[in-house]
Amino acid sequence: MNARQSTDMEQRAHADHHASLRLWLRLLSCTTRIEDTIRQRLREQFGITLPRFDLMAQLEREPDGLTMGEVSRRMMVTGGNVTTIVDQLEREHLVQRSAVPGDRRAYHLTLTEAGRQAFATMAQAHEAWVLELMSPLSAKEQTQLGTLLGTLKTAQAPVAPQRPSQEKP
Amino acid sequence: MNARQSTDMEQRAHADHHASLRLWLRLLSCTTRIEDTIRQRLREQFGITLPRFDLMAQLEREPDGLTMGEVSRRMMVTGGNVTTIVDQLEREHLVQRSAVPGDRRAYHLTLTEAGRQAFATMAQAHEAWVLELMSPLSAKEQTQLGTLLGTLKTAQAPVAPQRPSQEKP
DNA sequence: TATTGTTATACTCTATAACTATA
DNA sequence: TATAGTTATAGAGTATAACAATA
Repeated sequence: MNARQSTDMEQRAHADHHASLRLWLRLLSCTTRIEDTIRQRLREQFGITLPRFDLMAQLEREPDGLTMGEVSRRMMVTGGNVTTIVDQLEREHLVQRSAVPGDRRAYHLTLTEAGRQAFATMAQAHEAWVLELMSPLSAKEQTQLGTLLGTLKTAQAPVAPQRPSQEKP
Repeated sequence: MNARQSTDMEQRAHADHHASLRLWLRLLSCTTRIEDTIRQRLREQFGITLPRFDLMAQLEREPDGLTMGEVSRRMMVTGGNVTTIVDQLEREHLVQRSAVPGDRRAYHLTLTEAGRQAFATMAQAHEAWVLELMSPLSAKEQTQLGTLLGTLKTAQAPVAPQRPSQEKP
């Protein structure tokens, strides 16, 4: 767990460093702390990892199913990794592969009934954790933060990242 | 989470619920995108990973050196992992272990001269990247963001990984 | 030939636990 | 006994590349 250790990455900022650098370290620190908490709780309480949870979240949004390639693109993970994750989830009967009528190379991935139920439970807990972890900010402050992040995001150069992330407005 | 007021409040809490979740996903998305960019550039341009860069940053702040245990605590990573990372960095002559006068069990870790130079170069590039990636926000907006993140951070319960060793401020 | 997905391999980071050598 | 650090092992996630089946 603890993918990117935040510790206090803010400590990395010396007095002589630029304000933007300090801001970035604070942004990273805050985010990592929340993410690690969620990751830890998902594992302790549900025995699931964040990528698996994310994959299930993708499927939950698309009741008709997604192909492996679609999942791969959405999660920004290479195909081989999707295979691995799906293999695990299928072994636990949370996800299933089913044939695609027009294309015998492809599969439709869907949540099983057990998967839907399990995800519903986890998603509920997940949202409660997020609410808890964001609660130091008032509703107004959260709106402000959202606006600032929107600016930061939309203006950002189109990089070629390699990590999952599921923004869905 | 004190949503036990009335129906009105509950509905509002429910709405905030999803707003907080969306906000969190946006926060995660923004941060991950920037981090991935930095990670990718560090690897492509300097052949170094983020944890190794972070470890060097820790040492750069402490010219007198740090013990393995100190680094472990600061980076919130278990001792065995620090050994692995330091082994790699030492193999590349960027970091060195030296004896601690009073305790023959411990080492002082310091940057080598080559390590200092390499880190200076990398840190400069790193900071430029951060400036670039944060630049969609004006100085004023960056200040606002810093304030909001400060509120978010200070009010948060510290995540306790595996080594609850207390750190020094 | 191109695409979909799998398999094989390797690397990094992580944790746990057993181990050594000091203290 | 306790502490500092190492070693050994395992697991997750990731990438790359070769491959099979199908288009």
